[in-house]
Amino acid sequence: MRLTKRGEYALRTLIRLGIAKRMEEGVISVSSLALQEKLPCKFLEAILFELRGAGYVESVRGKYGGTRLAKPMDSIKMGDVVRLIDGKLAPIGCASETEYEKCSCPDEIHCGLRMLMIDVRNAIANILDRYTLADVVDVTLRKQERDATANASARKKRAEARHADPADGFLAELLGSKTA
Amino acid sequence: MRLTKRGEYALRTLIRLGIAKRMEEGVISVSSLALQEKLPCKFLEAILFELRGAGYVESVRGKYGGTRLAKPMDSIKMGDVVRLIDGKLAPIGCASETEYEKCSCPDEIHCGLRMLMIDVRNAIANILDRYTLADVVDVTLRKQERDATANASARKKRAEARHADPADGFLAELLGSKTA
DNA sequence: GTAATTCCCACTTGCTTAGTATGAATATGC
DNA sequence: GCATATTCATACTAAGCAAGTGGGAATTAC
Repeated sequence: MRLTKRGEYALRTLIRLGIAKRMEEGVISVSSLALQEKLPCKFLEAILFELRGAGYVESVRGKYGGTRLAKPMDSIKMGDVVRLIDGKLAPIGCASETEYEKCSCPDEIHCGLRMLMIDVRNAIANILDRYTLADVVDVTLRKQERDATANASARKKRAEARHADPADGFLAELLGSKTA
Repeated sequence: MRLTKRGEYALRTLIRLGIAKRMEEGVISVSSLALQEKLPCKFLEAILFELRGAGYVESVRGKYGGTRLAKPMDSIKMGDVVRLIDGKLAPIGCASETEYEKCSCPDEIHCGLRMLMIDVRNAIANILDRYTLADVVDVTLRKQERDATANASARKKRAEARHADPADGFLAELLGSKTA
């Protein structure tokens, strides 16, 4: 049920580029990005190449060149990036909307597992296709700001609460509105 | 974001065994199971071995031997079976409740990707840890029965509706109650 | 021209998936 | 007791994929 490193790095880098855009920075070189996000440089290069092919980022060649986002953050759905890099969201082929494939099961129409997995895929898509890069960038920035102004003990407490689980999700809570 | 064949086959086989139990059949041999579910026999054998080790099934050796469920269906959470065969539910380690592992990201506390992925993992767990094998078996049986009695056109219509998406999920709709 | 940078493809290394093969142990029916 | 059906247990394999490395050509700034 996992996201590959490739996918993880792609998303982290897009978020980083999104923050840069908010800060009105210009292009960033692969080596800087790799350093900031602690990623292997050449591997990141390959990932950026792919993101560029799909039109998510654009780059400036030559000295002082680098990469920046190529489209508005709120038009980049997290789900689509995952689909590009790691393939379908559904756990199994017969539950996928975008990349359906038949399975070996004798009676797909009445397959309970398939129904369960369709529910899972919808739950995943409901999050990843609802939130855009802009949302994730906002949440990151907002949380940083919050913790910077909060007093030390409150910050510590929140940092330790790895198990917090707001009914509607972390992002919904931190973003406030977007409850679809 | 995917379930391995191993995991898929394990779940399908458990469902099959669950249906057998409802029908008050006895043990079923690996070869019958493989035939019915159209799975490679020796591979299934290995999977059953693992399920047996975890106490989900038990087996009778020798001629006319076979496998059956070893515990009440409503005590088998789908999520736990997936965790056994395929590992954690969370897409990335730093978002896992049961198998947390640190990631390379420079500031985990404020990582927007991590928050997003925690939401995803909770959405997945909210389904897989809510429904038990008993639920999935029920849904399968109920849907079969429904379609058997419904008239042909209605059945056809439902069968073609691959994109149906009840707000609360397929299973919740078919089971009626269990809306947590 | 030189240094910094992206572009692009080839390659490697180890791990994982999806099996297969083989044989021992166990039970049944004749 | 012997043939047969079955599980138990281990070892093996072939292919693919994940994660990353390397090297060089093209481009641009100074």
